[in-house]
Amino acid sequence: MDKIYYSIREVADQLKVPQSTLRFWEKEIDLLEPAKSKGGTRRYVQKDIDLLHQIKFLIEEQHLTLAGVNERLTNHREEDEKRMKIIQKLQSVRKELLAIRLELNAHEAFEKEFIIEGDKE
Amino acid sequence: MDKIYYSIREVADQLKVPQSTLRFWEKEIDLLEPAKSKGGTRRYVQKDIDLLHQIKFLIEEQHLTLAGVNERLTNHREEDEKRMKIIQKLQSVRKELLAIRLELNAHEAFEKEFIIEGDKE
DNA sequence: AATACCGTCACGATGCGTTATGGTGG
DNA sequence: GCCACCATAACGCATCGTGACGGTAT
Repeated sequence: MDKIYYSIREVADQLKVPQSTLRFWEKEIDLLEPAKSKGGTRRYVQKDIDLLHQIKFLIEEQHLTLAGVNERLTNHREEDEKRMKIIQKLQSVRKELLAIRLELNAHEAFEKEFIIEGDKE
Repeated sequence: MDKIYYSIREVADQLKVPQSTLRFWEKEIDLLEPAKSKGGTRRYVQKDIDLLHQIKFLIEEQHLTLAGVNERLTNHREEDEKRMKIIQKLQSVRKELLAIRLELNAHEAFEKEFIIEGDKE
């Protein structure tokens, strides 16, 4: 069930593509390089299979060319970093907000010392 | 300079693609349909030209197939709406923040009435 | 010994324009 | 009457796979 290595046949069946296509993609897509046995037989691990699913998705659903897949896979790190920066920025804003709220509460406490219940509820 | 209508020659020159390519894209990409004169001559407006720039970008930079361009253009509205929502959310947060700052200023003014210059500068 | 896999190469289907042609518009 | 444009169709080239082959691994 959760083996470590999968043969090209197993992977091809799972992805529903011919073995020849797997070999072809391997030539075209830089990041795709499954381990091989000493004799040259491919030994796919789960990570390879995940990558293949992603490749198939980019080709079929996103309509990217192979060049596009290649670029996307290698440049995706860049996009991820941008996204991370935005999130970090928002988090730092949130942190500041919390600090401000604290301060606000302090102010209110301060006022309470001086105001003798002026307003209605 | 800022004419209303542009001929296919002008547009082709601006985009640096042959006229035949413009005609071809027009067949393939649903959203691309420039107005035509009574006699059938294309009359591009700026909006068409903008769209063509976008199409060129998607093909050349993003490595999308024409099918991908088509889908992207028609489905982009969805992505745009998501982005809009995020922006609106952030704007509303900003608005609240401004309100809070106002309140904070009010508090400070209040405190000044009661504190007699305690701290150094 | 019998499969399953290997790399390579030839083939073929699409996709993506481009060119050619004969005709119409401005 | 001249040039730019038109639609259509044939063509060409590159991309993207596929299948077949003889040879090697398991």
